[in-house]
Amino acid sequence: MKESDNFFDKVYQVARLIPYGRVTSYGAIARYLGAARSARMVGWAMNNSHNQTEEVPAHRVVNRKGLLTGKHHFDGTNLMQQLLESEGIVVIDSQIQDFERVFWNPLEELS
DNA sequence: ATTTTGACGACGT
DNA sequence: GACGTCGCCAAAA
Repeated sequence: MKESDNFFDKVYQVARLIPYGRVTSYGAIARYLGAARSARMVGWAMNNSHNQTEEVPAHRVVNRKGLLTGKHHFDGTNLMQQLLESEGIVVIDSQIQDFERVFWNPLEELS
């Protein structure tokens, strides 16, 4: 276990705070952590999320377009989309519909 | 140690 | 709005 994972750890924390039926973007989380231009690290953190003891709803994290770019990293090809749909989010062809409507901004919600 | 890559995003053209 | 480039930083090759 490392302490330097502080950044990653924060990412996991915020990710777990995403409410049911809502989604957020990598960049939004990155900005919330003060690493506005390190959105890639958030994604990298998600890749490591399997390392975390606690479950991380990575399926609720998409890119800023609302596109399920990381769906390939899940067990199945359409598992991520199914998870979102089961939460009431409409997803068509890996694209979240009414994205701004279900978008959850930690900067606003968490202040 | 150096280069390439990557679950992104902002900006320029 | 599509496409290209840069920035950011960590891990894998």
